[in-house]
Amino acid sequence: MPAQLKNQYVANSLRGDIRSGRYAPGAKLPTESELADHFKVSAVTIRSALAQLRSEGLIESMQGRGTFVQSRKLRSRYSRARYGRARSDRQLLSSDLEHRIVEAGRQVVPDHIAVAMEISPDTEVIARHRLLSDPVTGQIEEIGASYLPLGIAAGTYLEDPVVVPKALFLCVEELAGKTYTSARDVWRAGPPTVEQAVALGLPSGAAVVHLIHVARAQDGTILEVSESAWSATHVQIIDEYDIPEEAELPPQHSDI
Amino acid sequence: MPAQLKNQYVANSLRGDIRSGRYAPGAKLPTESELADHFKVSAVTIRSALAQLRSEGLIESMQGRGTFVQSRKLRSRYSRARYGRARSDRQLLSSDLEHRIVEAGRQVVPDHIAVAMEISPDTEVIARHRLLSDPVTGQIEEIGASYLPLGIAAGTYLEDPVVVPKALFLCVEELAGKTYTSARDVWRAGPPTVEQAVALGLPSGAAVVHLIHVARAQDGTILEVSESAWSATHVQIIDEYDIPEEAELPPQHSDI
DNA sequence: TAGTGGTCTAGACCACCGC
DNA sequence: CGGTGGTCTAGACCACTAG
Repeated sequence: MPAQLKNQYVANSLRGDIRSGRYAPGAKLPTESELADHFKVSAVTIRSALAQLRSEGLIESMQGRGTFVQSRKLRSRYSRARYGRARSDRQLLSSDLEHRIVEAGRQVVPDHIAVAMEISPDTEVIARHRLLSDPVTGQIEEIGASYLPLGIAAGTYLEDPVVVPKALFLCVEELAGKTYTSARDVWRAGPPTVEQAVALGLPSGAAVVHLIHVARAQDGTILEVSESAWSATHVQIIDEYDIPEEAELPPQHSDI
Repeated sequence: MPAQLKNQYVANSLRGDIRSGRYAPGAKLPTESELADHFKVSAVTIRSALAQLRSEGLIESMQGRGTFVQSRKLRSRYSRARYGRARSDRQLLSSDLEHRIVEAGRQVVPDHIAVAMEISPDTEVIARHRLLSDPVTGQIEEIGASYLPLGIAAGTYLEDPVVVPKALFLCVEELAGKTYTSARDVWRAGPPTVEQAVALGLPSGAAVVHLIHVARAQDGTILEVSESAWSATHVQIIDEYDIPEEAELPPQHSDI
């Protein structure tokens, strides 16, 4: 037991065994008491090490069954891809995830969405709450909602909790008579809400990546604000873009 | 003590007190034993609750001194802003952070960078390791490095551990005789490396947001790969963009 | 029913801080 | 030096799973 904290030593050791394939994805780790015997530390120390690996997304524990190496795969989330080929009006969302609207209709706008929509916190809006799940495993991969101004969506089919036949923004463009021209995405990592933790099946201590997406028309009108969350350890965000030849971007913060 | 786990109850209670301003930023929380007395739970349970709040970035503990409400502010990182007004060749990086090159020169490319640079893992490259810190507090806010192909940077002033007089990409463009035309950013949240944890002053259990940035010239040549990390609880990524009128984006993954 | 992880306790010792 | 957080222990009890 070198000059290192015991729980870190245990965590590092197990992490190495997992990364090296000594424990393959889906494999069952030794029980906590076996690990305690093997590393010659107390059960609490083992639990602390396992908690760390859990929060790193490397393992998953099931009460009464055991602790297993995570086999959930990493998902890529392409920033801006939602506005890609969908313009061609063809079919639905070109996602490999199964889309479900769990709730839709009028509701008072949540505070943090009110800020993004630039409206007062007690305004009503049309909200469409969605879940996206892996069609094979059934695992919920994304939870979120879209919020639309009453002026655009009230009294329309967007109040129905049904998946729309094409990309949502195309529906909104039709109903609003305006075109989506710019957007602002704000990404954050942080602790999940209770709802998110339950839906995504996150172990305690796990984090989510959270996106607030604001879409505007040419005249600056906000057409839609949407909010999404993913398990932080299972998502990566990919952003591909062209670099302008002359200064065109807003003079904001800039690193490097 | 309602129907709730004790450590969650304590964490929720303290979180509420912090958010409500009952404990202001910078304020000292009661000692662990005081909290244990107050909540009538054991010290271990208090520690578990505090560990959670620490990983959420709400508090900070200093051995021998106490536990304090975090006062570090949230930083916004604008995706793509680095290529903004810098085009005007004017001065340095328009950042409000202090830039420091801690090391520069030839080195064997790290494995994960080799993948991004599309070169074999034992190739040598020019690496420039940087730290960005808050000029007021001295707090290191970002740690990272830029990796450049030998063909571009070997034997040039980019091997010197000195901050360059203008944006790095302008230097590279001059030396390479090519223009940055496209980039791909991949963002991930995850556990920090030891080096990152030390530099950013992260408490154990904290996470980082990690960026791999790949920049290419018109002909597809990779001009630069850079890597950066921030404390996950203190950074948000902002991406502002125009939405194309017709399908232009690559037909990739798309949600919603 | 036996085995597993989940929670919690009481108490010990150490390392660091500030007086 | 006393007070603080950091680490660790041994052991108890509960909740869930599987056979």
